[in-house]
Amino acid sequence: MTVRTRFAPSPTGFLHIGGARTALYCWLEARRRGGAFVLRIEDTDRERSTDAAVKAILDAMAWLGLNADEGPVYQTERLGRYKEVAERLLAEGKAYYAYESKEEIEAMREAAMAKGEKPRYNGYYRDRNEPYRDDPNRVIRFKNPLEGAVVFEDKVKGRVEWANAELDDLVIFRSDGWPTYNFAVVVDDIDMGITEVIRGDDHVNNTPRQINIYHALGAPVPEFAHLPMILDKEGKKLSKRTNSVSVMEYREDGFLPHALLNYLVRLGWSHGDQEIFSVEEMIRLFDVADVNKAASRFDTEKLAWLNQQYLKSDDPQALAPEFAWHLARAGIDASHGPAPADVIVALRDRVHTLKEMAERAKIWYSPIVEWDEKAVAKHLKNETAAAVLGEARALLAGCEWKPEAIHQAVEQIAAKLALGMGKIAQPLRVAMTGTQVSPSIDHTVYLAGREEALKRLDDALARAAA
RNA sequence: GCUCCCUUCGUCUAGUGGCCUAGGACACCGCCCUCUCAAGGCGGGAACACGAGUUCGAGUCUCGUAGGGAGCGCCA
Repeated sequence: MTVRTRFAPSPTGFLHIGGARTALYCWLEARRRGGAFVLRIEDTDRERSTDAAVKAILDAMAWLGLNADEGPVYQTERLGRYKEVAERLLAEGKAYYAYESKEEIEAMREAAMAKGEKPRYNGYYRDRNEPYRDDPNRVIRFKNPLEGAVVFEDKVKGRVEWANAELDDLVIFRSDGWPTYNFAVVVDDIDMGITEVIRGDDHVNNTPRQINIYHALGAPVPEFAHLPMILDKEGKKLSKRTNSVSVMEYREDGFLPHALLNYLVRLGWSHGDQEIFSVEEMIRLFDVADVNKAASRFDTEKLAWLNQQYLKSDDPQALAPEFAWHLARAGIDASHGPAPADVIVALRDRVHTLKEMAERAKIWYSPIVEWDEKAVAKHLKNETAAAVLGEARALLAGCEWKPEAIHQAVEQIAAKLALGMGKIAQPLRVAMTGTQVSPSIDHTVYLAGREEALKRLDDALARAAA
């Protein structure tokens, strides 16, 4: 049987980092085993689901490159099917109508808690066989087995055993006419032929109930893999108040999609000592059965390191479109000035994110607006600066406009004036950027463009003399 | 409260009874390289939650304790 996995977010917000990892693992598992990855939108909560959220999730998945083989299928379009299955359960005596109000249920729960028991429904209507009545409180409840235990072999957690006595008769159809989560997932996963349910471990507790529904429906039970949570740096639950949790926020912060994927795949999973995984390698090596059981913390610094590794090793041309997106976001008009790919080459050893890179790239796309006075005093107003700048002006006016040629010119100046590189590069750097920090001097000059470089040299000469 | 789950350096992890004097990576510190900043190279400190057992031998198996997490909805 071919493997089929699914990612089933509920569209109540953007795609967050934990959801992205779940989607990645589902996707990888399907890819490696030549199966299908399907996307399902669990939008039966009519109060909280929005179209904007659906779009946000789809956009984030597209940016990450996690393309679905099928779907999205929307649960709201399958209402008829859920009703049909519920009717069947009713007809077979495996489900029943119950009429308690929400208040009565609440009271039941409190009473149970007071007795030190687990808050559960008492099964009042279970075997009562009362005639159907139209009642605003009418729900359909599933007849959970009273005895025995549910056992399943979780691919990450291992063997999990659950006494049926711990479970109550859950509502499968709400009084508003919509199915509940635990029922809809099972019906969908059966209809969609899902063989591997990979999801967050906040669902382990639901699994025994769902397995009982599979049994009641006479359907084969899929394999389960429950992934541990991702915590924040402090070991707390990720919250949008204190952390970046949305995938698209990571894009805005300048991270590359494959760097994020690489970080996520290593969070809770490993392959020996390997840290860097291309998407192809992930597909070949990842196995959800190797995922760790314990929760892990999200470490932005390691993500940043990984991001830089990709910045350094990727083809600058391939990075250029995403970088251009960041330039635009930083308010930079890149229609004039250096080619984005050239800027990437100059800056990729020096920044961790594309956002930072765009910030630093400003000096080549617009005139120097701010001069670091200390830099000017130290490197421009000294006895050799004017000579260096003058020589540079002369040589750069005529040399070939390539980093290598510029490098040669700088060396020529050093030789001619019998000065060390420090005495040459620093005044030039201040002239080009207004500061004493920039990439190597040849690239810094090169990226300014000949015309602009000469203009900045003249400005600096004027400042040196002032 | 009840049920289920988890526990190796600060963090991500390797480790499946002897190869562990516990390895790698991020972060941190030091040195080297150097036109600034980086990047890179080399080196350093840093962990098996605790307690019993099983065993010739335990990070690895069992039990207990402590700590953490999840669930107990007509949310998903």
